[in-house]
Amino acid sequence: MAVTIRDVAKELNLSITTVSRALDGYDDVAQATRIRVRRTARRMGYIPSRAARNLRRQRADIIGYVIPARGTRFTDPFFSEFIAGLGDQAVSQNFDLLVSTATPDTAAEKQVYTRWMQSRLADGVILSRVRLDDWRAKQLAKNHFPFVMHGRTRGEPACPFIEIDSRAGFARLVKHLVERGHTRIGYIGAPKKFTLQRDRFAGYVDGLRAANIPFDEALVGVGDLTRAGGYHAAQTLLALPNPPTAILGANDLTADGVLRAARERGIVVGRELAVAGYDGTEVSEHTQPPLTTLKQPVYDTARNLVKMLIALIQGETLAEPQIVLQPELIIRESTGG
Amino acid sequence: MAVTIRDVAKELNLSITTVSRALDGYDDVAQATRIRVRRTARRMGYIPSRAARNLRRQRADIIGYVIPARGTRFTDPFFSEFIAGLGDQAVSQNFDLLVSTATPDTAAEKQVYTRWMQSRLADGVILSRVRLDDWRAKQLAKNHFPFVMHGRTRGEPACPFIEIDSRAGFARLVKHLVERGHTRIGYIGAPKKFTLQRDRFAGYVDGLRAANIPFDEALVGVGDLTRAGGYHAAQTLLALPNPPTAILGANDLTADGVLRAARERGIVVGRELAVAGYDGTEVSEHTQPPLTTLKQPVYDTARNLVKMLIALIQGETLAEPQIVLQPELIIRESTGG
DNA sequence: TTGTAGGCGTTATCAA
DNA sequence: TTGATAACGCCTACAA
Repeated sequence: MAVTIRDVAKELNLSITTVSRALDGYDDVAQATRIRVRRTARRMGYIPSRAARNLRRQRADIIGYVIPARGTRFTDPFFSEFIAGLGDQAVSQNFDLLVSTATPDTAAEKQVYTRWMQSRLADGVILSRVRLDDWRAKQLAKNHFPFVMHGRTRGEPACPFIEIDSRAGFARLVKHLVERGHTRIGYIGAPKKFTLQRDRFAGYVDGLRAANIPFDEALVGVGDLTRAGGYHAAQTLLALPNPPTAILGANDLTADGVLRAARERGIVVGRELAVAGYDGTEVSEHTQPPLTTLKQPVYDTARNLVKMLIALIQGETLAEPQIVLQPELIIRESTGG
Repeated sequence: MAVTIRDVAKELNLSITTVSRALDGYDDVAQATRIRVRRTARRMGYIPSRAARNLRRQRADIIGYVIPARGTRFTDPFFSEFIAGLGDQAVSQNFDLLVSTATPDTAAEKQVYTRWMQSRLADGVILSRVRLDDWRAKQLAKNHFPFVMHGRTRGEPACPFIEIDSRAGFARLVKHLVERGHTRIGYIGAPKKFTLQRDRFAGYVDGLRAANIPFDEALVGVGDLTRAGGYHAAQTLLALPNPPTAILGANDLTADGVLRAARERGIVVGRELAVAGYDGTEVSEHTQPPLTTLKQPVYDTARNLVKMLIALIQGETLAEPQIVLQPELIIRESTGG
């Protein structure tokens, strides 16, 4: 059995009250006592029991994050960086991070959130890959359960989020390609239900309009934010009688799939075809050729989301509950260097 | 406030004892009562408080995993798959997964494990990237804290683990290259402290010996299991007056770094230089050219580790506490196809 | 078959 | 400045 606060109190001939208060740094404990208590506690290796503390304080000091995975892995390095940020910030505020994986909009996903929320295993959760109509936001808001989102949803306008303005980003990306002389620019997106698809597609259309390029539905493909999705959609676009000379992917993985499709057809990317992605993950650095992309500050955003969430958990009101950041355009060889 | 077992009991005019036992399926509760209780509990949305249950049972039903990260991300997709496996198995056994990131052998790493262990936030942990002399294994064993390892350590011979026999794997990889006519075969490893380095390097040497190829220290480089590490080490090897015609990386990322170094020197991998990795992560599928590699069953291993760990937590004795599996050689274009 | 009561280890209220 | 005591919500011997 681990050493409890009782043991420490007994050892010192003090009450557990005094020990507790001394350790928590209350100022109504004599300086000398505090020091004595602290030293003894450390010597005895006393660490408060989380279970007891949680029960008493009705708080777990735990936040949860469900990774949108499909099957046996989550392929997007975006999540690696995101998780690192969540974990680091949580730890720095004496919280811990609970993680699970679930395929979006499945019973399994619902179960995870429900369990965490109802049993109060977690004090709050972070949502990513937000959907336009996101049952998670509705459900959590209804139960007054603290949460923050990476990206916004349509249904719950008052919820805190950090959004990267990918609409403006994609418009800028199109502008970049137009400046390189492209007029037939394709786009491979994601399923419609995701907010990111609405925004990035809108940005693509904005960009075309700004350059007076007519929108051509044939140049729009649907992916699923994976390499495979990008690959298949690109095969179709590249097989067109009059194929695009540039293709934008909704994220870096999609764009990497485009690269592969191009390679298989013997198309030299950077010269014969321009390709660009979104996210600025390390994938974009290591493709052949390296990808032009819109970089979003994944790690810092994750940290800030946790900061916001913990503030909410502690009952504070956020000074800035809804934050919009601009992605950074990084030009690499895949669009001509 | 959430609905407690008290509320359910009051609603039914029963004691909390009966409600508790009915919900837990004890057989000394009248059939009719059980049904009544269950229905009411569900209707009222009762979910037991984790904090209370944990305190009472002295168990959290949580396992922990620390991702070996450096800086703001963990780059190896190995971990994505590993975490997915851990999470899935944990959930299927009604456990949850706590995750943190820490750079190996730092104060931060020590702190995470200590906190989880001492405060009993977690009931057990999973170790990966095991070191030859691993303070974690020592510490955990000393405190009788349940843990399982992916790979073995030198110090604690009785600890449960699942190991992939990468030594035999690398010997097979060398044999494969020898059969393709290679005699100058290089190896780019990892820091010595990792068990995997001892094994993979030994396998490399085994393979050379089996083929009667003299060991040449000049062909051995040191990486750090990242692309950058592989890249830098490969630059040195490829700049030798008599460079290797084949290079093995200690993992897929290292090998991908080699590919980049080769590309920069205008060397065609698959024809002029053979390259192979280890892990069989998706990285190996998407490099240019695709990588020959030794595939280990990451997802299934993670699941099995969790099974073992939970058995340990429940006080069971493992039928097979130390498991050794063989990796599968996957031949792709990077060694000639 | 059901109920009473004690305790898991804290924190917090109140009194001394 | 310190101490006695009451919860927090659940589980489980033991009694009825």
